[in-house]
Amino acid sequence: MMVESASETIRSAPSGQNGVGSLSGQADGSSGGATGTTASGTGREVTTGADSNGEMSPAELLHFQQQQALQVARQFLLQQASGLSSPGNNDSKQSASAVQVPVSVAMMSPQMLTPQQMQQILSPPQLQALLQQQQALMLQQLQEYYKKQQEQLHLQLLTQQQAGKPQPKEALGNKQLAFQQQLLQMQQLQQQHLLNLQRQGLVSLQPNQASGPLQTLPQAAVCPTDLPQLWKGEGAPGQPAEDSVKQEGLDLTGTAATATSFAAPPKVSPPLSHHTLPNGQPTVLTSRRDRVPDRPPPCCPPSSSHEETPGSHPLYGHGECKWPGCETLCEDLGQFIKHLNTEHALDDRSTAQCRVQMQVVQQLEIQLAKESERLQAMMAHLHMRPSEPKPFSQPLNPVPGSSSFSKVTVSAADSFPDGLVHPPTSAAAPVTPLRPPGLGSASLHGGGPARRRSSDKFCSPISSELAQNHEFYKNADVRPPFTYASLIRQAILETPDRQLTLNEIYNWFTRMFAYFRRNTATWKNAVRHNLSLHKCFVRVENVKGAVWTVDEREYQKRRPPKMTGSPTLVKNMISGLSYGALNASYQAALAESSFPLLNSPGMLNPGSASSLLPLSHDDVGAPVEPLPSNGSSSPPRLSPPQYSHQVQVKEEPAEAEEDRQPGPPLGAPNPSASGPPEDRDLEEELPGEELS
DNA sequence: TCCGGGATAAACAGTT
DNA sequence: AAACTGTTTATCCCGG
Repeated sequence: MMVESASETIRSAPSGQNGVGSLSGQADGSSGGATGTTASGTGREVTTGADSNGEMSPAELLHFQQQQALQVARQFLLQQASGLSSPGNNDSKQSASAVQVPVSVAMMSPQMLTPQQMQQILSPPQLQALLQQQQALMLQQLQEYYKKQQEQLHLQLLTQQQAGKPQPKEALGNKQLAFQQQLLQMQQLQQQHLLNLQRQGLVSLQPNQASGPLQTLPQAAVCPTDLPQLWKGEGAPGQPAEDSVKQEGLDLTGTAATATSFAAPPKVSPPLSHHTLPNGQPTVLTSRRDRVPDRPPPCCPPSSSHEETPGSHPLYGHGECKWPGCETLCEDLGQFIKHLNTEHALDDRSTAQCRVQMQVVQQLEIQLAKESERLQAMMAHLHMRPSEPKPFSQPLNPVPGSSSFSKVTVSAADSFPDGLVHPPTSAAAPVTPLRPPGLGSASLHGGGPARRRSSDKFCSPISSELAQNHEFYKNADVRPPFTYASLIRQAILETPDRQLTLNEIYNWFTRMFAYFRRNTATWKNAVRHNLSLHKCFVRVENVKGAVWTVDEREYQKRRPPKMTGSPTLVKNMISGLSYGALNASYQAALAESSFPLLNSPGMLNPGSASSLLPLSHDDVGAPVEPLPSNGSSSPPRLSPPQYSHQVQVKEEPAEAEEDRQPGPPLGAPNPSASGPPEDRDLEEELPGEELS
């Protein structure tokens, strides 16, 4: 009956429109999700007016002002965040609405507070609330700004019209044309800004949410990977306005005398940021649609490889011309050269584009320098004081490497991985529109099998993650980033007597995860399959049936520890993992290296300690207390009597679990539900291990 | 490329 | 007989 009530719940929560049904449908396609790794939305503040031409075209000025507005908004958000923070209250459990920002955040300078950091620092509920605020604020700011600009323009136009009433019609027409062009410019800027925000994960791509001037933009048609098209004169049919804007821009460059200075700059700076990977690696304008979606290449600059191959041309690749804005197909190099000489000869337009490209490179270099600097600072910090987990562990964001699995999650993300900014698909649960950092896109999409599981690989603390994001998983139709095995184990360990019937396991799944309230056939089969498959799950016969228990030893044996401390950590860092992964790696590394901080409850604040601790021995692939080598004592299937720290088989197993489960009722599960059992876990289980 | 782990699907047998 | 439970096999995908 739990199932029924659960499904009721899901009905009430209008979960993803498309999420449903994709389940059995091997919705695997969602392989990607690196998106979660929203590019390091930083540096942009500084790079703003850096166009060092000395002179500033109107559009540049506009852009600069925009940047300023953005920065103001950012700072404002930061103030909001710090204002919301309640120092001293580090409870790992917060209601989804109460946003709490660690003190460390408040102490960061605005420039330092990147979205990634926010994601990394905040728990999903926090992020959710904060990002909603951010989104609203950003939009508000931008709208106000654009409104103002438009008003100014209108005013300007009016005064011009009034002043020059006797003006010949033609002149007026020209003015109007100029005005329209300016409007177009503004719209383009708006759009690009939206993209920026979107890319930063601050704004989700929900057309409905844009209001005012923003609504006029076909924003939904654009994704960051399409940005190179901003260069182009031709656009996809689905982007009419953008299309017109672009063509306008190109025409301008071709015709109007002031065109180059007028049209080019705004086209440059914004895309800039879009071509910068989270780790500061520029992908330059050669990045193509098909490459970006999944995850950012770990290290190698994507475009340089074929550019340097002998016999080819830096501007020629994938059979097409890579001149900015030109994707003319050329069968061979010769044809390309021909094309290059004819289409991109030395003329005003080409030189203008070249100048633009120079600026692009300049900006990218600046950005790269900044990111490198930051990376070094981070590494220096981590190396010098590796035992200072505060900035990472304080909010205890599980973040099982969103990006690394996703893809970003994600997610993730992750990221938020993959379209982090996906239009609300299955995560539509209004309560929790954002996915927890650990979720890759793979896990986001309903059917998306959690091919990218985080829990095990990156040793994410399932118990702490669950404790923290309990509400999230309960309400959001999001696939939890854990393996079935770890979930089953968690379910079993959460019960007082560490045993569950199959049906109780089912119920736990449906109770804890909205995702499992549908597609029962699929995951139930998987649960059974996992129970049977993994030796760590022991079936214990009972008078009235059978219950399942966990053989911790076997569970730990499942995956030999891979994380070997800082080298791996550093490697991960270098390879451009997101903060999430870094966080997980960092925690794991700390745990592995037996840092007392993470292993002694006293060293952590109560909130995070209770939830983090279990992990270290629990879900961290590297058992903090390596299970002794007496593996012989755990045969594949232990009969109840010989099972060491065995559970007493309960007398009345298969009853409705609500009866005996001290845990939370379905409606309002006690957040700490997973906490106490884990403590018990440590207290009871470990001695047992030592004894055996 | 291979291999291992995980997810999914499905077939099958035993039990309720 | 149907549903549930448990086991097993096959296949696919992904990451190392």
